[in-house]
Amino acid sequence: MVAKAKKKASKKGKKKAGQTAARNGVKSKAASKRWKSSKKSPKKSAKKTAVRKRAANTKAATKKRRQTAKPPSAKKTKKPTAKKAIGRKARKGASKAAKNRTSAKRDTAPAPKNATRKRRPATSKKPTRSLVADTAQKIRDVVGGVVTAVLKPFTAAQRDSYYITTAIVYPNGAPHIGHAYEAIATDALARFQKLDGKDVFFLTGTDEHGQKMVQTAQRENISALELATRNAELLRKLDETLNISFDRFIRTSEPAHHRSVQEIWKRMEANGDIYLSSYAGWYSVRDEAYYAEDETAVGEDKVRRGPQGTPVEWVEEKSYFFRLSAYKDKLLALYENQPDFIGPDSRRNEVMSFVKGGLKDLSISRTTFDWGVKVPNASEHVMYVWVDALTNYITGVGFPDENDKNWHYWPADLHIIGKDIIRFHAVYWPAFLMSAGIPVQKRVYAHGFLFNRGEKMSKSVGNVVDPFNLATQYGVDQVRYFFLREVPFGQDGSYNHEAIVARINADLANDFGNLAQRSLSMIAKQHNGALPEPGDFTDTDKAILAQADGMIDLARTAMSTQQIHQALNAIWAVVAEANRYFAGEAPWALAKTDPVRQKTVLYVTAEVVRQIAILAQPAMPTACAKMLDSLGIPADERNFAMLGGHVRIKPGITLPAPTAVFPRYVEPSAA
RNA sequence: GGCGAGGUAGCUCAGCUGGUUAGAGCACGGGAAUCAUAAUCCUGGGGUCGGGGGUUCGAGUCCCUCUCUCGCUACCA
Repeated sequence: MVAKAKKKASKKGKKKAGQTAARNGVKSKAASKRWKSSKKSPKKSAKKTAVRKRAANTKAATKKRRQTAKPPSAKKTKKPTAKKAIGRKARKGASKAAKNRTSAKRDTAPAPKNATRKRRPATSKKPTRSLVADTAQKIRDVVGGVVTAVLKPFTAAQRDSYYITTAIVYPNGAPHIGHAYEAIATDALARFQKLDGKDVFFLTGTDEHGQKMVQTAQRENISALELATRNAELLRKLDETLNISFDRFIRTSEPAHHRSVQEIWKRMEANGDIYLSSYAGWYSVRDEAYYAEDETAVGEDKVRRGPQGTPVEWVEEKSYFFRLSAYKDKLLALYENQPDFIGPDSRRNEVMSFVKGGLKDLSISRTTFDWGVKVPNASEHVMYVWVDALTNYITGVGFPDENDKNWHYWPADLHIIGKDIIRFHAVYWPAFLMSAGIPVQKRVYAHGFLFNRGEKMSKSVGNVVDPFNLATQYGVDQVRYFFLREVPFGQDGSYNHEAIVARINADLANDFGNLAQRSLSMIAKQHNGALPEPGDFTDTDKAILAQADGMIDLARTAMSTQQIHQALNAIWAVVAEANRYFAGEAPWALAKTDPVRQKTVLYVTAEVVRQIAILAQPAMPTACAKMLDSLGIPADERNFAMLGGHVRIKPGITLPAPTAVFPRYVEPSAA
C-alpha cells in the first residue's frame, strides 16, 4: 500500500516534469528522466514496417543458400542422443526440402502478383531477386496507405519543394549528442530528397529566450544574448562538423523573428483567440514552471518545493491566454483527414487521445521576466515559450513577408522533433496556425532518445559523450551511419563503443569498403585501371543488377515515412548480395580461365557499387563522394535519377587508383 | 484509475487476413576460398513463441483470463 502510493507519487512527479519540459527545447533533462528506466525501446509501428523487409530479405537469402546446399539428411545422424534433437533435425531437414520446393515454384510462377515485380529476371538460381520485389511490396503494403496520404494534398506537379526542419535548440549549454542525432537524421532526410530531385529547404537553429537563459547567463556574468550567441555558435559548429546541410540557421533573438512572432500573435488576436486573464500558482523559477498545490510539499527546512525538488513561490500574474480549448474538434478533424500528420503511429494515438480528453486554454505570456518577444501593445508582457519558439518555422521561410523568396516552401513538409515535444508540435502549433489563418504543416515526426549503454547520459554517471569527440574518434560519416542504421528511427536507441566499432568494421570496412576495394583493385592491377567492357550478361549478372536497380524504390518508400534505417537495410542487403556474387563468380580465377567473363563480372560489380554509393550519400556524403570518385562518376551524375538501371556505368573510362574509403577501426592501444 | 503498445533463439528484432517442419542479423562452432582493408563465402548448434484456459481439422497468429514491461493520461491523498 505504502509502496504503491510511493510509486504513484514518483510517477506523478516524473510526469509533471515532462510537462514542464517547455522551454528546454529539443530535449529536457526532466522529461528524459521518464525514460531512464526503460530497458527496452518502445516497439511500435515503426518496427512493423521496419523489419518486415529485413525478414523477407534474409529469408530469401537463406532459401538460396539452402538450395545450393547439400541435402541436409546427409548430416543428420550427428547427435543421436536426445530424442528431441533428432526429431528437431529431421523436421528441419524436411523443412529445407519443402522450402526449396516453394522457392523453386515461386521462380517459375506464371505471373507476378503485381507490377512491382516487373524487374524480376526470367530465371535464375538465385531467388534473392524476387525477394527484393517481395520486400518492396511488403513495405508498400504496410506504409502504402500512408505514403499516398502524405502526397495527397500536393501532387508532384504542384509542388516539388521540400521543407524540412529540426526542432530549435535551447542554448543554455553546449550541444549534446541528442542534438547531433536529430541533426544527422534530419540531414539524411533532407539530402535524400535533394538527391531525388526536390527543391529542399532545411531549417535549424536556436530557441534563445526565457528565464532560464537569463539565469544561466547571470551565473556566468554575461548577458543572455551573449550566452545564446556563444552556444548557438557551438551548435552551428557542431552542425558543420557533422556535415549538416542546413539552408538557414535561425536564432529566435533575431529581429526578423520578433517581427514574425508579433505578427502571428496579432493574427491570432484578431481571430479572437487571445484574451487577458491571470495566472496564479506555485512557481519554480528553476524549473520555469507552475505547479499545482498538491504537487508541492513543504520540507523540513520549511521551504516549499516542487516535484523536481526545486523551491517554489506563490506567484500571481496577468497573463494572456490562447483559446486552445476552441480547437479540439478542428484538431481532431485534422488528424482524421490527414492520418499521416503525426508519426510514428504510436505518437499519433497518444496525441489524439490527449486531445479527445479536452484541451485547456494556454497561458502564452509572462510578466516576470523580459528576455523574450514583447507582446504587441502590452510591452510589460513577454511571450512565453511556444508562440515564440514554434513560430521559427515560418520565420525561417520569410513570414510575415509572403513575397519572400522562400515563403513558397510553407507549409513545411516535415518537422523532425524529439518525442518529448510532440504535443507542442502536433497540438499547439497547428492550432496557432489555424487561428492565424496560415496553412498547417504537413507532418510531424518524433524520434526517440539515445542512451549510452542503456543509460541516460548524465554528468553524475560520468557517461557524457561529447558529439565532437565522437566525430573525431570514429569519423563523421561513420558516426552518421551508425546512428542511422543502428537505431530504428522513431524508437529509442542505445549506443556504445563496441556497437559503433562493430558497425564500422562489419558494415563499412568489411562489407562495403572491401567490396569496392577487391573489385577496383583488380581493375587497377589487371586492366590498367580501365573499367572493362562487359560481355553478355548471364542470369546471375542480371539478378544482382536487378537487385541493385530495385534499391531506389525501396529506399524511397522507406524514407517517405522516415524509416531511415530501413532504407539502409535495403541498401546493405545489396551489399551482402554483391559480396556473394563476387565470391560466387570468383573473378580472380576467371582471370586465367575466362578473361572475357572476368571483365563482365568486374563491370557488373562496379555498376552495383556505383548505385550503392549514390544511394548511401544521404547517410555518408563525404565517404560516398570518395567512392564515386574512385568509380569515375562525374559530379552531375550522382543523383537518384542515375539509379534504377536505365543508366549504367560507362565502360572504358580510366579509374583512379582505389583508396580505402572505409578504414577499419583499430583500437588505439592495439595500433 | 482510463486509454494504448508490447512480452518469439544469448542480444536486437521479423513473423500479413490462423495452415504443412517458427525466421533474420549479431554472437558462437565447423568448413571453403585466398581477389581484397586477415576483409569474403558456405554451413551447424540454439527458441515449444510470458503463464493458464478456450475456439478450430489446425494457433506464435483469434477469444478469455492471469502476470510482467513500456508509453500517454486522469484523479485521490
